[in-house]
Amino acid sequence: MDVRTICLGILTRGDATGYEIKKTVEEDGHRHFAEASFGSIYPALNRLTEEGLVSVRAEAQEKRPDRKVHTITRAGRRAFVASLMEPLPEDRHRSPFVFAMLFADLLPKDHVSRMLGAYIAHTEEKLSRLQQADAKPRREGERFADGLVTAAYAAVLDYLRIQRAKIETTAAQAAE
Amino acid sequence: MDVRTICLGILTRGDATGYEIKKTVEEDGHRHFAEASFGSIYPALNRLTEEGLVSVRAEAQEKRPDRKVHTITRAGRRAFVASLMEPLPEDRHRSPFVFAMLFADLLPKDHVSRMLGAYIAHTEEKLSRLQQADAKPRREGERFADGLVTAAYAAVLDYLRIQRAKIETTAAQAAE
DNA sequence: GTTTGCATGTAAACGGTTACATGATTGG
DNA sequence: CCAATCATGTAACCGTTTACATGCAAAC
Repeated sequence: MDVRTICLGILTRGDATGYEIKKTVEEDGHRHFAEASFGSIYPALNRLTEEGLVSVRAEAQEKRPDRKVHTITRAGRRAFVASLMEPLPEDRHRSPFVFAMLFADLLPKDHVSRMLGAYIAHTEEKLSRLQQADAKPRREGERFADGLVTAAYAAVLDYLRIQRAKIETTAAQAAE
Repeated sequence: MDVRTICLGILTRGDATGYEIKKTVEEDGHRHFAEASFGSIYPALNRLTEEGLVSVRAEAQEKRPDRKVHTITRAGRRAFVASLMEPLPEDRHRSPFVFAMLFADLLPKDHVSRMLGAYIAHTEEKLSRLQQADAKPRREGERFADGLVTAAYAAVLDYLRIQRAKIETTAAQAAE
């Protein structure tokens, strides 16, 4: 999803500054399937404002840049819903880790082992944060999304734990 | 993974033209976690050649551009292994579908239903092609990667089938 | 005392995609 | 007859990341 649409979506849930949008995208409810950096959020918000899909009010602050609080307009809401209604781009998944595992036979065994360990730990951590998030009440859409991501991660973890030994055996035994 | 590294990796399995590399990346063994287009493969291959990580021999063909068959060099192999040994970039997953589900409450119920149906069908298709691929013998790394992707898709499908009704209920009942 | 949080923005660079150009052959 | 396969390449464009600029306050 492009940053434009991400911004609009987050603003349907309430007013926000660019800074707050960034924080929201980094939360577990979003970060597993969407991304946006400052460098793309701020220009997107300005363009959206020019186009009348968003309005801004500046809140003055001392010794700090003004907070620019953005509100989605009625036109913005319409545009957002319309963009969700037209054919969605396909999912895109990139995993350097899985790609690397394709070539386990070319890598030293202990390195493969470390990669697996790190990836498993990393996935466990994501899972446990998702499960914490599951406690507090959320909109149904968020519950659904978190649940889906949780199911996927849990399945991957299961697989990794069971198959780990087998792929490690494939690795080159010694070597540089 | 950048296209450079993808090209090198595929070439460790045998000589290939840019065209063949593209085809390989599009196969089930790769496409679920790596991508590359012609516009990035051809320049990458040329740069790799300049750098001495790859060598080329042109095979003349009538009425068609020469096949430029690329072979990875010893330096190329070393560079490839080295790139897999240094800290891997994180996985990146983008799912416009899951993002859209976050806002199911803003969309007409029948549209949400269609989106779910399409996504489920799409995932089923991926799964069945992976399971077919599972029949023919492959390198252990490929078996591992396919298995992992299969496990993830299967879990997602399960979740979708069970939760579908619940998220549909969340959708706005009527109209645009 | 250093890191983190708050808060905005720009410019350059990067990596990649899309569309185009070219064109024969084979299969449906 | 049209679509797909084979085969390479370029140029324009696009969205994004990275680094920079600025700077106080609070927490550790």
